[in-house]
Amino acid sequence: MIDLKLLQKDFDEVSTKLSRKNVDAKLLEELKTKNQELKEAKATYENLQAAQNSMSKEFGLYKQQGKDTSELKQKVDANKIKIAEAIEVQRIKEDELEKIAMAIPNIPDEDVPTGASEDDNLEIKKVLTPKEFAFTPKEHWELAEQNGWIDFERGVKLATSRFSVAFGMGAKLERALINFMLNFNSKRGFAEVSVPAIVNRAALEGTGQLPKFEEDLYKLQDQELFLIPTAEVPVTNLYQDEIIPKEALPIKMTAYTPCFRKEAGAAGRDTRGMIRQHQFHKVELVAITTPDESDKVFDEMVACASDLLNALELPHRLVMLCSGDLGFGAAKTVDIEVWLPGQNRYREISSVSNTRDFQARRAKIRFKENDKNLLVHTLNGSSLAVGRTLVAIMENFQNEDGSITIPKALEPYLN
RNA sequence: GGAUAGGUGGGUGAGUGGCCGAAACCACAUCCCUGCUAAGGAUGCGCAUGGGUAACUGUGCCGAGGGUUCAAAUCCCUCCCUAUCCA
Repeated sequence: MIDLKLLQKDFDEVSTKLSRKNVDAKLLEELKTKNQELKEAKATYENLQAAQNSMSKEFGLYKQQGKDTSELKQKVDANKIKIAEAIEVQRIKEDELEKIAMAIPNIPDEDVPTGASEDDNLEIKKVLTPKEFAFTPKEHWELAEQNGWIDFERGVKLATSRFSVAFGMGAKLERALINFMLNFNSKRGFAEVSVPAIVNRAALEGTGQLPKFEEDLYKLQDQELFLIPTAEVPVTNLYQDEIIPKEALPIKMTAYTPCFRKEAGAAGRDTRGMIRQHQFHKVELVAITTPDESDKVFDEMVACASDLLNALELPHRLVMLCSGDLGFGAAKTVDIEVWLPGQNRYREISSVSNTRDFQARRAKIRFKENDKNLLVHTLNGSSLAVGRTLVAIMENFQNEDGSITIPKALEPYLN
């Protein structure tokens, strides 16, 4: 959630910044008005309640002293009616405010380039040079089927479209990649955690998936529980509603989880292959830091994911997302795109975001400094999406006969 | 699924209608004393939010939501969660 005090104080500034993310200024204006109205409604209620409280105290005294309370009772009863009205007004204002506020995205950082879509994203650098093939490289689905690694039909049989099954070396490689990534991240100071793949509404509100993106989530029937779309949700919310001692920061974690996405808006995109599945494996990085340190940790996370690709000898590039392509909760995002020779283009394999205090405000994650409770910064990034890494390995390490060489880094994990 | 006991501040835990945002202890912070692998003493110490330069002060919060009452941590109802026992 954005800082409403800041909005109230520096409306024009916040409005300008958010306009880069295509937020309508009218909506912000409305938010500001509602916020002001709520404040007034609260003051009204609180004054009435204060009167009620003091009258109640008086009432007790009267009783004790055996005085007549009938006159006081009348006053108190009349006040009660006003209080009920005031509460109702306040409640309505609160609901209205929350509805708008929870749907406002995070403010982008200064250094985020302005732009409308992914076409305006800024390439930061390319890492490793794609190798030249003496033949026309195949796309991964062809290689996956030819090697018997992935079976797309049987995935559909078991569930529905966008599900697949990994067999043999395909399955082994998935497992090897998960272990390899977790170990790599551990060595970089990210402590391993294993978390539930089902979370409640509060967790999803904390990290910003709800209330706005419910249609993208798998929800359990008859329960207010959801399958996680990313480990970012359970791992970040580990510290929900906590005040963390400053010495404990930064907290850096890594977790492997399956991820589940309905891909509601993605009809027709990447229908072939395993780029966009409803269920996929991902190793995630999450960090909770003081505001001072979040930029530093952000760079560490980007470097971690990039180095992981280096270790796997996969050419990739770093891209800074422009304002229009930035996710809901992110103030800044660097995507890492891996080279796919079969598709002859770079595709996203990791996305590292700094949400600043946006999630912290929603999830109430704070730290104590000089006796003051301040909001932490939260960051998250994939390192990496396992399925897409497998895709990248297949396409980059393919031989002319369709066989696939295993990257050296994974050999210890396959014996 | 059934039964029972519970859910209180960072932790343990007291508190059955007003003097309770809440004893005591632990932890923590500052200070004092002492002088060396640690003890003693004093003071402070929940969260959120509004007002105020500040001192201070209003409101809400004792699992969640309702209800009774002038007044609820305390009584009533519903739900959630935890522990133990039974199926």
